[in-house]
Amino acid sequence: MLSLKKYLTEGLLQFTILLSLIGVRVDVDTYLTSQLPPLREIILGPSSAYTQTQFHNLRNTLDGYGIHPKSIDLDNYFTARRLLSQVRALDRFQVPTTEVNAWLVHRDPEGSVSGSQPSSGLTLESSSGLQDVTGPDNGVRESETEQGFSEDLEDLGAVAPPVSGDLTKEDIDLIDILWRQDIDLGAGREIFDYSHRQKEQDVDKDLCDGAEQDDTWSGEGAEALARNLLVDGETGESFPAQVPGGEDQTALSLEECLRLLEATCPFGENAEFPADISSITEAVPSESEPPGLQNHLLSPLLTGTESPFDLEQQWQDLMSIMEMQAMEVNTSASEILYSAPPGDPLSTNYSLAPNTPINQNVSLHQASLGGCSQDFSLFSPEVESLPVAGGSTLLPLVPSNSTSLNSTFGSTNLAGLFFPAQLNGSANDTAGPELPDPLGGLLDEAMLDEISLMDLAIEEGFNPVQASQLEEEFDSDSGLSLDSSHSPSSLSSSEGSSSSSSSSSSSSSSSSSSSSASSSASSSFSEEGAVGYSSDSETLDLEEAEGAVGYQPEYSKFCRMSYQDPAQLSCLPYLEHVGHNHTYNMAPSALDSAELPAPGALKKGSKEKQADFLDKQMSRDEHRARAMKIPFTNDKIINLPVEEFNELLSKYQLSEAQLSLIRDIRRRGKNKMAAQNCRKRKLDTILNLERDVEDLQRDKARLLREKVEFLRSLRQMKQKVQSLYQEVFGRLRDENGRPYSPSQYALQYAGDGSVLLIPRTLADQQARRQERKPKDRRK
DNA sequence: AAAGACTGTCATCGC
DNA sequence: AAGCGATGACAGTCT
Repeated sequence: MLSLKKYLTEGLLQFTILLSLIGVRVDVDTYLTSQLPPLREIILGPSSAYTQTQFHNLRNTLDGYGIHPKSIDLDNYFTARRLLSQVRALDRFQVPTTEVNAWLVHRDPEGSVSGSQPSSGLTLESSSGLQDVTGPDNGVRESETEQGFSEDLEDLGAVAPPVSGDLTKEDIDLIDILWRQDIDLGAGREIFDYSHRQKEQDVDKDLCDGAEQDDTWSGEGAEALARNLLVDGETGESFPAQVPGGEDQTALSLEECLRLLEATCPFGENAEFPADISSITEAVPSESEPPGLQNHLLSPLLTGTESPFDLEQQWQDLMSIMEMQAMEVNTSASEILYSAPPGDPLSTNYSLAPNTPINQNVSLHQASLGGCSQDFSLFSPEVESLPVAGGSTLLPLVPSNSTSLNSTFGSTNLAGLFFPAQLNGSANDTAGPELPDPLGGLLDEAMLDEISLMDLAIEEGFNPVQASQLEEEFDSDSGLSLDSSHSPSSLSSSEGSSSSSSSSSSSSSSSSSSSSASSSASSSFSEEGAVGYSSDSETLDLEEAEGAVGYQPEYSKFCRMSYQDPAQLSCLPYLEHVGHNHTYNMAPSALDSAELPAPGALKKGSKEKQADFLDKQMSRDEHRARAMKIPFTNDKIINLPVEEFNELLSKYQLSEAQLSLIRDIRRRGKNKMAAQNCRKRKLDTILNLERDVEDLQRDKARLLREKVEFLRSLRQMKQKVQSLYQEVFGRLRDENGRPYSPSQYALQYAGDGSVLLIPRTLADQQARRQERKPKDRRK
């Protein structure tokens, strides 16, 4: 790969340089972009890495500042202007040509092809180099360019390492990441093309002399510009990989992202728009570090991979957040669309980027918007009129920083662009009022929605948010189902279905199913009870000593809670059988572990205390059973099937009193479970009824809201019809050219859509007939 | 100490 | 008819 890359780049570059120097435009990018994507990556990636700054300078073309602050060469500016016209003639996609030329120029020193550039070589100053080559005037100002360039290099203290040709894999990966970031955000690499920046810079050219521009681009002016660029980045740009400063830049980009999020700006691309790396590198050292340290700042670009990855990660997170907010953001997006300057190169470039995947999640609107606005973005004088220093085209995208938010947005394309957004967005209500006239229809609907919600809020005490939430619930038609799904009845029904098979009682299912309105609940409860108290296998072992099923008080508490909130019970199905039976004793083993004091404390008379405790824990029936010396446990008495129970009784010779007690115990035990189930069922029924009431109330609210909406729309339609009627009627003239009297004539709408002018009397008669017809039908 | 919740029990009904 | 579940009512217990 590297060898191929080197071969291609060097050969193509040299060839292109030659061609460009003789004025032949070589659009290498077309080959790179469309035909040979891998090739393009091979070349573009490394080439970008070659000139790290250049890559960002290309990005700078986006933000409207055009030339790198360090680019003192004003001739480049003029050249750029010529190039701009050339580019315009060749359509926007010619931009990449400029880009290619740029690094060609920079390669010159190394390749010793042109020698126009200082030996500093590959440089960060792609922009200047670019201009050098592209314009026929290059030679005229070449000296200036060289000076400026050298100065820049000196200021920077170092410059991109000459070894840029031998990029490491990390470098390539880094560039690739950056590239992919741009792509993900819908911005093509063309976005960063230098020529775009130059377009905006042409404005300066028009306004300023070369000397002024010298000042502008060098010294404090350059720094100021660099700072502006930095700020520009804040408006919506993150330059993750470019960040020479590492954490500083990271923080900065994050801050930008946060601002974006706060502004609920869906334009993720904004944040992605590249800050001028050179500007960054310049601005940072200018403020905090001596020029000599710049090299350190730049080096990370070539070698550092962590921060870019981190930033990418952060960006992905942010973008995911923004995706989540996309719906809500649509509104603000539309606002931004309108506020954005027509010539925004950003949007233009988005659409321009060929084969550039659009990040649909972030905003399709943006991409489409860009496509629409691109037309003027390139040619609109507004773009060029933007001040270079303060009027970054990037800024307008961010409401907070925008200095040209009020720029007129006269694109009719926008309507078409905006429509989809309007239609697709579900939360566009607030965007409606912003719509221009062509969107009046939708606007009306949006306004109606909003108004209706407001009305609902007023009429029914709902706030719009609640109303919208309700609406969502209704729209999903999931209100009831959700309730049912969450309701304990449904949950218990599933339990019941599973447990019903294990039920020993064949009659229970039939009786329970018909017992109450919530059959599922009833069946479930009965089954739960059966399950809970029929766990013979579990409890028999424990019963051997004392008999009855043990229930821990703690569990009893749980179960009490379960009554109050069956959902909790469902969370603890294994506790289900541990009912709130404080009358039943715990099994001895359970007592030892759970309830009894520490073993050491039991040494003194522990047996007595334990016995007392067990006695207290025993139920009355257990006490009776113990008193009557019943030879088996109460649990068996209660839960054994009749046949087994009788078989058990037959095994022992029991007195009549004992048999009676055993039967009472069994009856009471079963009744207890039945009572528990009954109460559960009752509670579920109440809860279901409560939910049903809530659902009905929501339905009522929704219907009322819809009614309001319908009435409102009906009223508007009537008004429209009335106005049309008056307009049509007012234009009618009789043979003499006189208008018809409204008192004598009227317009009648025929069934076939035609409109007839008939005498008022006839119209009244027909109206009466139509009124009677419905009455007759009713009869 | 009182009120309410929880639970067990009884009586009754229906299957 | 016996057994069983469901349920209202009551009372005891707990919080």
